[in-house]
Amino acid sequence: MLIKQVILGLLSAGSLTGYDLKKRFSNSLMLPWSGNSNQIYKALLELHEQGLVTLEEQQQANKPPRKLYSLTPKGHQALRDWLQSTPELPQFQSPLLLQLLWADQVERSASRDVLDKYEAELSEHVAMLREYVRRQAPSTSAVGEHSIAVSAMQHWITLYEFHLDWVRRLRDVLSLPKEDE
Amino acid sequence: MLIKQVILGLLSAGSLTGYDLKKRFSNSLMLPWSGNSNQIYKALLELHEQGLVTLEEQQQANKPPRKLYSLTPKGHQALRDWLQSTPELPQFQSPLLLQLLWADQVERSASRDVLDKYEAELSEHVAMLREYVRRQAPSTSAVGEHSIAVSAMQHWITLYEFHLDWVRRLRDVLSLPKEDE
DNA sequence: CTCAGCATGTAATTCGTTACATGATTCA
DNA sequence: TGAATCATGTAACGAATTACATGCTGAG
Repeated sequence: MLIKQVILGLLSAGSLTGYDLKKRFSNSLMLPWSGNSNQIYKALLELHEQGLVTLEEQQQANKPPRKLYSLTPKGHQALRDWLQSTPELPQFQSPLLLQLLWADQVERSASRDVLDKYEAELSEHVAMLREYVRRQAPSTSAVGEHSIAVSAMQHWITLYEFHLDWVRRLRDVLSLPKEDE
Repeated sequence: MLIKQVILGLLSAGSLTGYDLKKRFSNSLMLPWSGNSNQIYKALLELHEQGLVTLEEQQQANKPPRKLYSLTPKGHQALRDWLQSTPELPQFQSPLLLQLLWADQVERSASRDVLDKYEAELSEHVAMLREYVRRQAPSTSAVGEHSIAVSAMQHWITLYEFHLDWVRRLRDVLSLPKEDE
């Protein structure tokens, strides 16, 4: 469960509540979790049992008590251990690529239509990503801003841009009057 | 459940048993499923209930009966419907990129070591992928060999190669005597 | 007065994995 | 004799999602 490690990472920059974490997850485009409370509160419970985080319960009149979580030294060490472990290989999942494996089952024009719509959605998404890093680049608030981290984010976006380029090229090819086959 | 659609795709080239499908999934590097029987036999049951596939039970002495599944016209139509639907956006999941977001928590040398090992594993994987398409390119057996499908597979590999390039560059940068910071 | 936000959680469901169960055959 | 392949499945578990439940506050 990588989400626990990521929570440790987020807490390394300062104490947060479950609710804060939830927002971080749903706002961040890099973190591949939806920010659903089930997982987060469960993970926090387990991290607490393992002694990797402490919680400070802040009673406030007529409100549910805020539970502010902080890293323990043990938690900080667990984070560093993770950061020094060899990560799994990346997974590039693309429903589009799957679909194209059987593209010969439909008309070329149908495939072109699919690519048209896909390209539109994708380019919007990429624009969002670019905007996201642009806004975040100067500030240090959300996630680390070490030069390696910046490079990682840039690379991640570039992967999307690269994919978009390929979609555009393929779409253009399909729009030409066909000479082959 | 995209796996059902993919099963329809695989069956479109010819009838297969659950066991055949299982092998296709575990052998194929493009299909993001492990090929576990649980999912496959369950999916086949459901496809049968939906009338998208038929099964021909072949009794054989002292063996479990082979169940050969084939597409119905309805199943073929369901496949074409899927192929013409707009796919979800791709997901690039990389544990490495996540780790690098907090790279400032550890020594640069530690990050370099991580990248060293990662690069080794990744380059081996990429070599495997290249070999995989090379072996598969001339034959038509496994998955469609339409020019679009070929381009899709090529692109998929190129994504990995692109990622590998980036890892190498970053690793080299980290191996230099540091002047900044 | 309603809706968004704060803040905690639970429940139901889906999707996916590994491991297990059974039993024959073939090849080293 | 023992491992791999054929061929069907079940069980246990883990990871992730959406929807639900509760209740207060502040802004429009």
